[in-house]
Amino acid sequence: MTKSSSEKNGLKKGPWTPEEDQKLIDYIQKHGHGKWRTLPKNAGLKRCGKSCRLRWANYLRPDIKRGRFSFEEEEAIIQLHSVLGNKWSTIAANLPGRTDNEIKNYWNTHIKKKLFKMGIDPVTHTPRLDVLQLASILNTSLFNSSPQFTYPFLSGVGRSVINPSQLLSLLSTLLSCQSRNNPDIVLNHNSYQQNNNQLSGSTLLQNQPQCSQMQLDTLQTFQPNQPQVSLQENLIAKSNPLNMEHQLMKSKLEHQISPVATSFSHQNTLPNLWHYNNEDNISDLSIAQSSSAMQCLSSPKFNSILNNLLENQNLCNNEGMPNFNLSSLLSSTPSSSSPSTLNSSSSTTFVNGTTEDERDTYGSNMLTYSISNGLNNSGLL
DNA sequence: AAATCTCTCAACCGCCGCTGT
DNA sequence: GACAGCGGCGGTTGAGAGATT
Repeated sequence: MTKSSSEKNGLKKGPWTPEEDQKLIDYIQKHGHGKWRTLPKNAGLKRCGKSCRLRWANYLRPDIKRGRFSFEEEEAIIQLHSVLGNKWSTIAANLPGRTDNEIKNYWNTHIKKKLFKMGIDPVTHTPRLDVLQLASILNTSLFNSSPQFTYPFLSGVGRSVINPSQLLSLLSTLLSCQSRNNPDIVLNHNSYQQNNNQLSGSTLLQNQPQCSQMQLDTLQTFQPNQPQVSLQENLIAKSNPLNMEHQLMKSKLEHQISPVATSFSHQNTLPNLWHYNNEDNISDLSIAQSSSAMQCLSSPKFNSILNNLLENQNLCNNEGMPNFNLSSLLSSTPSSSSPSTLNSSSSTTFVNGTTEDERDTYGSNMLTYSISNGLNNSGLL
Protein backbone atom coordinates (compact mmCIF):
# COMPACT_ATOMS: atom_id res chain seq x y z
CA MET A 1 0.00 0.00 0.00
CA THR A 2 1.47 3.31 -1.08
CA LYS A 3 1.48 6.26 1.24
CA SER A 4 0.05 9.58 0.19
CA SER A 5 2.32 12.58 -0.18
CA SER A 6 1.14 13.89 3.18
CA GLU A 7 2.03 10.62 4.89
CA LYS A 8 5.38 10.61 3.12
CA ASN A 9 5.98 14.08 4.53
CA GLY A 10 5.40 12.67 7.99
CA LEU A 11 1.98 14.22 8.23
CA LYS A 12 -0.78 12.15 9.75
CA LYS A 13 -4.16 11.64 8.12
CA GLY A 14 -7.41 10.09 9.17
CA PRO A 15 -9.36 10.33 12.41
CA TRP A 16 -8.07 12.65 15.11
CA THR A 17 -7.09 11.26 18.48
CA PRO A 18 -8.20 12.91 21.75
CA GLU A 19 -4.57 13.89 22.36
CA GLU A 20 -4.36 15.68 19.03
CA ASP A 21 -7.66 17.41 19.72
CA GLN A 22 -6.40 18.61 23.08
CA LYS A 23 -3.18 19.95 21.57
CA LEU A 24 -5.12 21.89 18.99
CA ILE A 25 -7.59 23.27 21.53
CA ASP A 26 -4.83 24.29 23.92
CA TYR A 27 -2.85 26.04 21.22
CA ILE A 28 -5.77 27.98 19.76
CA GLN A 29 -7.02 29.00 23.20
CA LYS A 30 -3.58 30.40 24.00
CA HIS A 31 -2.53 31.89 20.68
CA GLY A 32 -5.51 31.90 18.36
CA HIS A 33 -5.20 29.99 15.13
CA GLY A 34 -3.13 32.64 13.34
CA LYS A 35 -1.79 31.17 10.13
CA TRP A 36 -3.17 27.69 9.70
CA ARG A 37 -0.13 26.69 7.69
CA THR A 38 2.24 27.29 10.57
CA LEU A 39 -0.13 26.22 13.33
CA PRO A 40 0.53 22.46 13.30
CA LYS A 41 4.26 22.94 13.65
CA ASN A 42 3.83 25.43 16.49
CA ALA A 43 1.24 23.26 18.20
CA GLY A 44 3.30 20.10 17.87
CA LEU A 45 0.89 18.38 15.55
CA LYS A 46 1.82 16.14 12.65
CA ARG A 47 -1.07 17.40 10.56
CA CYS A 48 -1.39 19.78 7.66
CA GLY A 49 -2.84 23.21 8.35
CA LYS A 50 -5.91 22.43 6.36
CA SER A 51 -6.68 19.38 8.44
CA CYS A 52 -6.29 21.46 11.63
CA ARG A 53 -8.57 24.16 10.31
CA LEU A 54 -11.26 21.64 9.39
CA ARG A 55 -11.00 19.82 12.70
CA TRP A 56 -11.38 23.10 14.55
CA ALA A 57 -14.15 24.49 12.37
CA ASN A 58 -16.22 21.35 12.18
CA TYR A 59 -15.68 19.74 15.54
CA LEU A 60 -13.65 21.50 18.21
CA ARG A 61 -14.95 25.05 18.05
CA PRO A 62 -16.61 25.82 21.40
CA ASP A 63 -19.77 27.31 19.87
CA ILE A 64 -20.68 24.22 17.92
CA LYS A 65 -24.09 22.79 18.63
CA ARG A 66 -24.12 19.03 18.59
CA GLY A 67 -26.93 16.52 18.45
CA ARG A 68 -29.97 16.06 16.28
CA PHE A 69 -31.33 18.83 14.16
CA SER A 70 -34.50 20.33 15.53
CA PHE A 71 -37.63 20.58 13.47
CA GLU A 72 -37.13 24.33 13.15
CA GLU A 73 -33.57 23.85 11.96
CA GLU A 74 -34.72 21.33 9.39
CA GLU A 75 -37.34 23.71 8.08
CA ALA A 76 -34.78 26.48 7.93
CA ILE A 77 -32.38 24.33 5.94
CA ILE A 78 -35.04 23.44 3.41
CA GLN A 79 -36.15 27.02 3.07
CA LEU A 80 -32.63 28.35 2.74
CA HIS A 81 -31.65 25.63 0.31
CA SER A 82 -34.60 26.49 -1.89
CA VAL A 83 -33.19 29.99 -2.18
CA LEU A 84 -29.45 29.45 -1.97
CA GLY A 85 -28.93 25.97 -3.33
CA ASN A 86 -25.82 24.12 -2.16
CA LYS A 87 -24.31 27.21 -0.54
CA TRP A 88 -23.69 25.27 2.64
CA SER A 89 -21.53 27.87 4.28
CA THR A 90 -24.15 30.56 3.71
CA ILE A 91 -26.86 28.28 5.02
CA ALA A 92 -24.69 27.50 8.04
CA ALA A 93 -24.25 31.21 8.69
CA ASN A 94 -27.99 31.39 9.23
CA LEU A 95 -28.03 28.44 11.63
CA PRO A 96 -26.04 29.33 14.75
CA GLY A 97 -23.85 26.51 16.01
CA ARG A 98 -24.16 24.36 12.92
CA THR A 99 -21.33 23.83 10.46
CA ASP A 100 -21.57 23.73 6.72
CA ASN A 101 -20.26 20.17 6.76
CA GLU A 102 -22.91 19.05 9.21
CA ILE A 103 -25.69 20.68 7.25
CA LYS A 104 -24.41 19.24 4.01
CA ASN A 105 -24.32 15.76 5.52
CA TYR A 106 -27.78 16.15 7.00
CA TRP A 107 -29.14 17.32 3.69
CA ASN A 108 -27.65 14.43 1.78
CA THR A 109 -28.61 11.72 4.24
CA HIS A 110 -32.00 12.87 5.49
CA ILE A 111 -33.72 15.82 3.87
CA LYS A 112 -33.05 14.88 0.28
CA LYS A 113 -34.67 11.51 0.76
CA LYS A 114 -37.66 12.98 2.54
CA LEU A 115 -38.31 15.51 -0.18
CA PHE A 116 -37.99 12.86 -2.84
CA LYS A 117 -40.49 10.64 -1.10
CA MET A 118 -42.86 13.57 -0.89
CA GLY A 119 -42.73 13.95 -4.64
CA ILE A 120 -40.52 17.00 -4.50
CA ASP A 121 -37.38 17.23 -6.54
CA PRO A 122 -34.71 18.10 -3.95
CA VAL A 123 -32.59 19.91 -6.53
CA THR A 124 -35.17 22.30 -7.88
CA HIS A 125 -37.65 22.16 -4.96
CA THR A 126 -40.40 21.78 -7.48
CA PRO A 127 -42.79 18.86 -7.85
CA ARG A 128 -41.15 15.82 -9.36
CA LEU A 129 -42.05 15.93 -13.01
CA ASP A 130 -41.88 12.19 -13.46
CA VAL A 131 -44.59 11.63 -10.88
CA LEU A 132 -46.72 14.49 -12.12
CA GLN A 133 -46.53 13.51 -15.75
CA LEU A 134 -47.43 9.94 -15.00
CA ALA A 135 -50.30 10.88 -12.75
CA SER A 136 -51.57 13.41 -15.21
CA ILE A 137 -51.58 10.97 -18.08
CA LEU A 138 -53.44 8.44 -16.02
CA ASN A 139 -55.80 11.06 -14.71
CA THR A 140 -56.66 12.09 -18.23
CA SER A 141 -56.76 8.71 -19.83
CA LEU A 142 -58.07 6.46 -17.11
CA PHE A 143 -60.09 8.21 -14.47
CA ASN A 144 -61.89 10.61 -16.76
CA SER A 145 -63.18 7.69 -18.77
CA SER A 146 -66.48 5.92 -18.20
CA PRO A 147 -67.13 4.45 -14.78
CA GLN A 148 -66.68 0.98 -16.14
CA PHE A 149 -63.01 0.87 -16.75
CA THR A 150 -62.04 1.18 -20.38
CA TYR A 151 -59.00 2.21 -22.30
CA PRO A 152 -59.89 5.38 -24.14
CA PHE A 153 -56.51 5.55 -25.76
CA LEU A 154 -57.16 2.25 -27.47
CA SER A 155 -60.33 3.37 -29.15
CA GLY A 156 -59.04 6.87 -29.32
CA VAL A 157 -61.88 8.54 -31.17
CA GLY A 158 -62.71 12.05 -30.08
CA ARG A 159 -60.49 11.92 -27.04
CA SER A 160 -56.96 12.75 -26.23
CA VAL A 161 -55.16 9.72 -27.49
CA ILE A 162 -52.48 8.28 -25.27
CA ASN A 163 -50.28 5.70 -26.80
CA PRO A 164 -50.16 2.78 -24.37
CA SER A 165 -46.62 1.94 -25.30
CA GLN A 166 -45.59 5.49 -24.51
CA LEU A 167 -47.31 5.23 -21.19
CA LEU A 168 -45.59 1.98 -20.40
CA SER A 169 -42.31 3.42 -21.54
CA LEU A 170 -42.80 6.30 -19.17
CA LEU A 171 -43.65 3.92 -16.38
CA SER A 172 -40.64 1.83 -17.18
CA THR A 173 -38.36 4.85 -17.08
CA LEU A 174 -39.85 6.03 -13.84
CA LEU A 175 -39.62 2.65 -12.20
CA SER A 176 -36.10 1.97 -13.32
CA CYS A 177 -34.99 5.27 -11.91
CA GLN A 178 -36.94 4.77 -8.73
CA SER A 179 -35.64 1.30 -8.21
CA ARG A 180 -32.12 2.60 -8.47
CA ASN A 181 -33.01 4.48 -5.35
CA ASN A 182 -31.43 7.66 -6.60
CA PRO A 183 -33.10 10.86 -5.48
CA ASP A 184 -30.82 12.92 -7.67
CA ILE A 185 -32.51 11.87 -10.86
CA VAL A 186 -34.69 14.49 -12.41
CA LEU A 187 -36.69 13.18 -15.27
CA ASN A 188 -38.41 14.91 -18.10
CA HIS A 189 -36.30 17.94 -18.59
CA ASN A 190 -38.02 18.07 -21.94
CA SER A 191 -41.24 18.97 -20.21
CA TYR A 192 -39.51 21.93 -18.72
CA GLN A 193 -38.24 22.94 -22.09
CA GLN A 194 -41.63 22.57 -23.69
CA ASN A 195 -43.27 24.60 -21.00
CA ASN A 196 -40.82 27.40 -20.70
CA ASN A 197 -40.14 29.59 -23.64
CA GLN A 198 -37.57 31.69 -21.86
CA LEU A 199 -35.24 29.14 -20.34
CA SER A 200 -34.57 25.58 -21.31
CA GLY A 201 -34.91 22.91 -18.65
CA SER A 202 -31.20 22.33 -18.54
CA THR A 203 -30.57 26.05 -18.27
CA LEU A 204 -32.97 26.30 -15.39
CA LEU A 205 -31.22 23.50 -13.60
CA GLN A 206 -27.81 24.91 -14.32
CA ASN A 207 -28.84 28.34 -13.16
CA GLN A 208 -30.05 27.03 -9.87
CA PRO A 209 -29.08 27.37 -7.14
CA GLN A 210 -28.18 30.92 -7.97
CA CYS A 211 -31.22 33.06 -7.42
CA SER A 212 -32.00 36.19 -9.31
CA GLN A 213 -32.00 39.64 -7.85
CA MET A 214 -35.74 39.65 -8.31
CA GLN A 215 -36.12 36.54 -6.20
CA LEU A 216 -33.97 37.96 -3.47
CA ASP A 217 -35.83 41.23 -3.54
CA THR A 218 -39.09 39.39 -3.23
CA LEU A 219 -37.78 37.33 -0.35
CA GLN A 220 -36.73 40.45 1.41
CA THR A 221 -40.31 41.65 1.31
CA PHE A 222 -41.38 38.72 3.48
CA GLN A 223 -42.07 40.39 6.78
CA PRO A 224 -43.63 38.86 9.86
CA ASN A 225 -46.40 41.42 10.01
CA GLN A 226 -47.45 40.48 6.53
CA PRO A 227 -49.26 37.28 5.69
CA GLN A 228 -46.62 34.58 5.68
CA VAL A 229 -45.60 33.34 2.30
CA SER A 230 -45.32 29.62 2.56
CA LEU A 231 -42.54 27.43 1.33
CA GLN A 232 -44.91 26.02 -1.20
CA GLU A 233 -45.74 29.41 -2.57
CA ASN A 234 -42.14 30.43 -2.55
CA LEU A 235 -41.15 27.36 -4.49
CA ILE A 236 -43.85 27.79 -7.03
CA ALA A 237 -42.73 31.34 -7.53
CA LYS A 238 -39.11 30.28 -7.69
CA SER A 239 -39.77 27.86 -10.48
CA ASN A 240 -40.92 30.67 -12.69
CA PRO A 241 -39.23 33.89 -11.73
CA LEU A 242 -40.54 35.60 -14.82
CA ASN A 243 -44.06 35.33 -13.56
CA MET A 244 -43.53 35.26 -9.85
CA GLU A 245 -46.11 37.67 -8.57
CA HIS A 246 -48.78 36.03 -10.61
CA GLN A 247 -47.79 32.65 -9.27
CA LEU A 248 -47.85 33.84 -5.69
CA MET A 249 -51.30 35.30 -6.06
CA LYS A 250 -52.66 32.19 -7.63
CA SER A 251 -51.05 30.03 -5.02
CA LYS A 252 -52.63 32.07 -2.27
CA LEU A 253 -55.99 31.75 -3.95
CA GLU A 254 -55.49 28.04 -4.19
CA HIS A 255 -54.84 27.89 -0.47
CA GLN A 256 -58.02 29.76 0.23
CA ILE A 257 -60.12 27.63 -2.03
CA SER A 258 -58.93 24.14 -1.18
CA PRO A 259 -56.95 22.77 1.74
CA VAL A 260 -53.99 20.80 0.61
CA ALA A 261 -53.43 17.13 0.75
CA THR A 262 -56.80 15.54 1.12
CA SER A 263 -56.47 11.86 1.69
CA PHE A 264 -56.73 9.84 -1.46
CA SER A 265 -58.62 7.14 0.35
CA HIS A 266 -61.60 9.49 0.48
CA GLN A 267 -61.44 10.39 -3.16
CA ASN A 268 -62.91 8.59 -6.12
CA THR A 269 -60.62 10.09 -8.66
CA LEU A 270 -57.09 11.23 -8.95
CA PRO A 271 -56.72 14.93 -8.26
CA ASN A 272 -56.73 17.05 -11.34
CA LEU A 273 -53.10 17.93 -11.55
CA TRP A 274 -53.56 20.29 -14.43
CA HIS A 275 -56.24 22.54 -13.10
CA TYR A 276 -54.32 25.55 -14.30
CA ASN A 277 -53.82 23.92 -17.63
CA ASN A 278 -55.13 26.87 -19.59
CA GLU A 279 -51.71 28.37 -19.08
CA ASP A 280 -49.93 25.14 -19.82
CA ASN A 281 -47.13 25.86 -17.40
CA ILE A 282 -45.51 23.14 -15.36
CA SER A 283 -44.61 25.58 -12.62
CA ASP A 284 -48.28 25.90 -11.73
CA LEU A 285 -48.17 22.47 -10.20
CA SER A 286 -47.90 22.65 -6.48
CA ILE A 287 -45.95 20.65 -4.00
CA ALA A 288 -49.22 19.46 -2.52
CA GLN A 289 -50.37 18.20 -5.88
CA SER A 290 -47.17 16.34 -6.38
CA SER A 291 -47.54 14.80 -2.96
CA SER A 292 -51.08 13.81 -3.80
CA ALA A 293 -49.81 12.25 -6.97
CA MET A 294 -47.34 10.22 -4.96
CA GLN A 295 -50.18 9.03 -2.77
CA CYS A 296 -52.29 8.13 -5.75
CA LEU A 297 -49.51 6.30 -7.49
CA SER A 298 -48.90 4.35 -4.33
CA SER A 299 -52.50 3.40 -3.81
CA PRO A 300 -53.85 -0.12 -4.20
CA LYS A 301 -56.48 1.23 -6.56
CA PHE A 302 -53.90 2.66 -8.87
CA ASN A 303 -51.88 -0.50 -8.66
CA SER A 304 -54.79 -2.63 -9.77
CA ILE A 305 -55.56 -0.28 -12.62
CA LEU A 306 -51.99 -0.42 -13.70
CA ASN A 307 -51.98 -4.17 -13.70
CA ASN A 308 -55.16 -4.11 -15.77
CA LEU A 309 -53.39 -1.87 -18.17
CA LEU A 310 -50.44 -4.19 -18.35
CA GLU A 311 -52.69 -7.18 -18.89
CA ASN A 312 -54.37 -5.32 -21.70
CA GLN A 313 -51.02 -4.56 -23.16
CA ASN A 314 -50.11 -8.22 -22.90
CA LEU A 315 -53.22 -9.16 -24.83
CA CYS A 316 -52.21 -6.78 -27.56
CA ASN A 317 -48.69 -8.09 -27.64
CA ASN A 318 -49.53 -11.74 -26.93
CA GLU A 319 -46.76 -11.73 -24.40
CA GLY A 320 -46.80 -12.68 -20.78
CA MET A 321 -45.89 -10.08 -18.21
CA PRO A 322 -45.94 -10.65 -14.49
CA ASN A 323 -47.91 -8.42 -12.19
CA PHE A 324 -45.86 -6.05 -10.15
CA ASN A 325 -46.33 -3.64 -7.33
CA LEU A 326 -45.75 -0.08 -8.37
CA SER A 327 -46.10 1.35 -4.93
CA SER A 328 -43.19 -0.58 -3.56
CA LEU A 329 -41.03 0.85 -6.29
CA LEU A 330 -42.22 4.38 -5.76
CA SER A 331 -40.61 4.52 -2.39
CA SER A 332 -37.07 5.75 -2.70
CA THR A 333 -36.13 4.27 0.63
CA PRO A 334 -37.34 0.71 0.80
CA SER A 335 -36.31 0.26 4.41
CA SER A 336 -38.49 3.08 5.65
CA SER A 337 -42.24 3.20 5.79
CA SER A 338 -43.84 4.02 2.52
CA PRO A 339 -47.42 4.52 1.44
CA SER A 340 -47.34 1.08 -0.08
CA THR A 341 -47.16 -0.50 3.31
CA LEU A 342 -50.41 1.05 4.33
CA ASN A 343 -53.69 -0.19 2.97
CA SER A 344 -56.82 1.85 2.71
CA SER A 345 -58.20 0.57 5.99
CA SER A 346 -55.23 1.87 7.88
CA SER A 347 -55.88 4.68 10.27
CA THR A 348 -52.71 6.38 9.15
CA THR A 349 -53.40 9.42 7.04
CA PHE A 350 -51.08 11.15 4.70
CA VAL A 351 -50.19 14.74 4.98
CA ASN A 352 -48.24 16.22 2.12
CA GLY A 353 -47.10 12.81 1.10
CA THR A 354 -45.73 11.77 4.45
CA THR A 355 -47.27 9.74 7.19
CA GLU A 356 -48.28 11.25 10.46
CA ASP A 357 -45.33 9.47 11.98
CA GLU A 358 -42.95 11.21 9.67
CA ARG A 359 -44.37 14.55 10.67
CA ASP A 360 -42.47 14.27 13.87
CA THR A 361 -39.57 15.68 12.01
CA TYR A 362 -41.29 17.08 8.99
CA GLY A 363 -44.47 18.65 10.18
CA SER A 364 -47.48 19.94 8.37
CA ASN A 365 -46.47 23.44 9.11
CA MET A 366 -43.44 22.91 6.98
CA LEU A 367 -45.26 24.81 4.30
CA THR A 368 -45.53 27.92 6.36
CA TYR A 369 -41.93 28.47 7.28
CA SER A 370 -40.92 31.97 6.41
CA ILE A 371 -37.39 33.03 5.68
CA SER A 372 -35.55 35.04 8.27
CA ASN A 373 -36.15 38.72 8.01
CA GLY A 374 -32.58 39.85 7.97
CA LEU A 375 -31.48 37.81 4.99
CA ASN A 376 -29.59 40.11 2.74
CA ASN A 377 -28.77 39.65 -0.88
CA SER A 378 -25.86 37.39 -0.15
CA GLY A 379 -27.96 35.21 2.09
CA LEU A 380 -26.24 36.38 5.24
CA LEU A 381 -27.95 37.63 8.32
C1' DA B 1 -23.91 -15.95 15.79
C1' DA B 2 -21.99 -14.69 11.56
C1' DA B 3 -22.25 -12.54 7.22
C1' DT B 4 -23.91 -9.01 4.55
C1' DC B 5 -25.98 -4.75 3.67
C1' DT B 6 -27.08 0.07 4.62
C1' DC B 7 -26.44 4.36 6.67
C1' DT B 8 -23.97 8.09 8.79
C1' DC B 9 -20.66 11.56 9.13
C1' DA B 10 -15.78 12.97 9.90
C1' DA B 11 -12.28 13.82 7.00
C1' DC B 12 -10.10 14.43 2.65
C1' DC B 13 -9.47 16.38 -1.99
C1' DG B 14 -9.44 19.58 -5.62
C1' DC B 15 -10.81 23.84 -7.07
C1' DC B 16 -11.58 28.78 -6.67
C1' DG B 17 -11.12 33.51 -5.19
C1' DC B 18 -8.67 36.80 -2.59
C1' DT B 19 -4.50 39.05 -1.21
C1' DG B 20 0.21 40.33 -1.20
C1' DT B 21 4.48 40.67 -3.73
C1' DG C 1 -0.36 41.55 -15.13
C1' DA C 2 1.69 37.20 -13.32
C1' DC C 3 2.52 34.41 -9.74
C1' DA C 4 2.38 32.17 -5.18
C1' DG C 5 0.35 31.42 -0.81
C1' DC C 6 -3.52 30.92 1.77
C1' DG C 7 -8.22 30.20 3.37
C1' DG C 8 -12.64 28.70 2.23
C1' DC C 9 -15.99 25.98 -0.16
C1' DG C 10 -18.49 22.04 -2.08
C1' DG C 11 -18.19 17.27 -3.61
C1' DT C 12 -16.74 12.85 -2.43
C1' DT C 13 -14.91 9.01 0.19
C1' DG C 14 -14.49 5.36 3.39
C1' DA C 15 -14.42 3.60 8.18
C1' DG C 16 -17.34 2.33 11.62
C1' DA C 17 -21.85 1.56 13.56
C1' DG C 18 -26.20 -0.30 13.21
C1' DA C 19 -29.71 -3.05 10.82
C1' DT C 20 -31.01 -6.95 8.32
C1' DT C 21 -30.72 -11.57 6.55
